[in-house]
Amino acid sequence: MMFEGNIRVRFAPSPTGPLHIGGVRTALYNYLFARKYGGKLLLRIEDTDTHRFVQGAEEYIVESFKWLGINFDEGVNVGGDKGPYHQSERKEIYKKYVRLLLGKGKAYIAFDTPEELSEKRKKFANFQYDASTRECMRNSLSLPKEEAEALIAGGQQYVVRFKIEPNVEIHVHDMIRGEVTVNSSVLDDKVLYKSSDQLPTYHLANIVDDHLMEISHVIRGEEWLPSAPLHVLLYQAFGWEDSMPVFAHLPLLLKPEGSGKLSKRDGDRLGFPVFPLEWHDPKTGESYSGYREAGYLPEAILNFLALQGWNPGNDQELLSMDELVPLFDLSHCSKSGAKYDYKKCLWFNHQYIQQKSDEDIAECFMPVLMAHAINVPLKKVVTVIGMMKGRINLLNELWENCKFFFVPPTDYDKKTVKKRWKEDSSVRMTELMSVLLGIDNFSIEGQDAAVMGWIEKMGYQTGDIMNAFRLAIVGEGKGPHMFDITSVLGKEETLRRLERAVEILK
RNA sequence: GGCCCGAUAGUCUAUCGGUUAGGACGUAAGAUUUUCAUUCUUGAAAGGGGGGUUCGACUCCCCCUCGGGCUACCA
Repeated sequence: MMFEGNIRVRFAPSPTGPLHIGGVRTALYNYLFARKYGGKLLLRIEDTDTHRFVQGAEEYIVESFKWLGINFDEGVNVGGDKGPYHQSERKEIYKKYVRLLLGKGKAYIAFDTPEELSEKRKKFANFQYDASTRECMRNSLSLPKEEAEALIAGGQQYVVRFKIEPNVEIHVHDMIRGEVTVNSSVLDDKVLYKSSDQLPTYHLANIVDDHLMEISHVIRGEEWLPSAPLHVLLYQAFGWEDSMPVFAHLPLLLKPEGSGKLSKRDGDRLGFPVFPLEWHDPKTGESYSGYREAGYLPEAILNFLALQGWNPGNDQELLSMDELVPLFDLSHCSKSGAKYDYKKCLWFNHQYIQQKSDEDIAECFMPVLMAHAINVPLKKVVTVIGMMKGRINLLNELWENCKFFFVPPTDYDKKTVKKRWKEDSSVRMTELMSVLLGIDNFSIEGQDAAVMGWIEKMGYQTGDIMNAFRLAIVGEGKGPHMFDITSVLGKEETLRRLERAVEILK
């Protein structure tokens, strides 16, 4: 694929809530695309809807990308010479372009109130504000010039609508879907600007900014496909068709079960996060879990997300960011929506945990131990991680899975007791205690030699001894090799736990 | 309802007219193991239906069906 000029792409969220995982994927594809072609990725905040603005949402978005490692070259928090990057700070720019459209006769002023409009929609099933109806509405096209001017002068609130010529075939070229054709008659005269807050709506602001910020490719979710023809018309109305960006509409992330697109409530209902970071909604007080807090690694999420809707064309699935960049290609994006495969995301996380060093994971685990009032040297934690990381999918599973290394069992799992603690177990464990007591070198090898030698000499069943031993030390029937555990515990603690088990289980 | 987009196993997907339709997750069985996991091996599992085009269609075209999106002074 060939591109002339500079590649400039953007991610342009609206600060109406936390960043959705689907948004993360869109940002990732933009990021990969920009990196591959040596282009720039910008972050623009589309805050033209003052009613839906949510405090803290923008900070959340910025922090999420920081955690994920998706860096922007330009935009909010980064700067650049095409700013400002908050649409709310670009009011005057939009006003200028609204006037331009009005002057060209490509837009008009409408006075109909929201109430009047909803009344119309209620009355006429398929009411649409367009060429066929605008003459019957209250606007600068239907009203006498003096009356319209008087209304504006009188402070009457109004909106500016895009004047769409009916029955024109509009062609949208999409890098993923090919050519999409729509007849202009199905489009309505979209509101471009409202006098109430002197702010444009998404459509106007988006086109003006993409043009002014010299965006070369618009890579966004499929939910925007229906408005793409409108956007093409807008570029034409401004006379910018020659520099119009290339579009690429990504398939949507769907609910794992049921129907519809993945929504914010699906995650916690099914047991996975839909947001990168934990989020507390300041308006409703509701909380939503986040990938970071749930123990996911950013690399795993990114690798997983890259493959939900795109593939490298071969069987490789474990791909680092550095491998992803040269491989990424919009033509390998799928066209159909993907049911969110959260179990596979868990598998990716498991893979990435294995790749991470024991030291790095131990560092992350130290605060958890601290929280449980456990103070042990890092070196010991590193050893434990080495034994345990293969057994977890999430960093958060660490504590539950290896707490027995740090705290003795408080009780013994009933099922395991029934199955593993035999008639003679307490006698055998008492014998084992004296065997253990006599070991000078309490290493894995030292214990193995002494204990296995004793088992063989006495003619015991290895399983009988070791399973009861495990129950006494761990409290249940799980965990790594016994001597791995006891070598970390040390002789003293091992004997203490055996003694207590014999005492309680008899 | 209208408009647009899509359709390979339960899920994510490969194939770009000729393959025993490949991989991964999940799942089943087996192996390893002192337990539980991990790991390894093996298995089951797919082209929605109907018409065309063609020597030959999963692949190209049409219809149906199904899935998804949009349809605000939201983005």
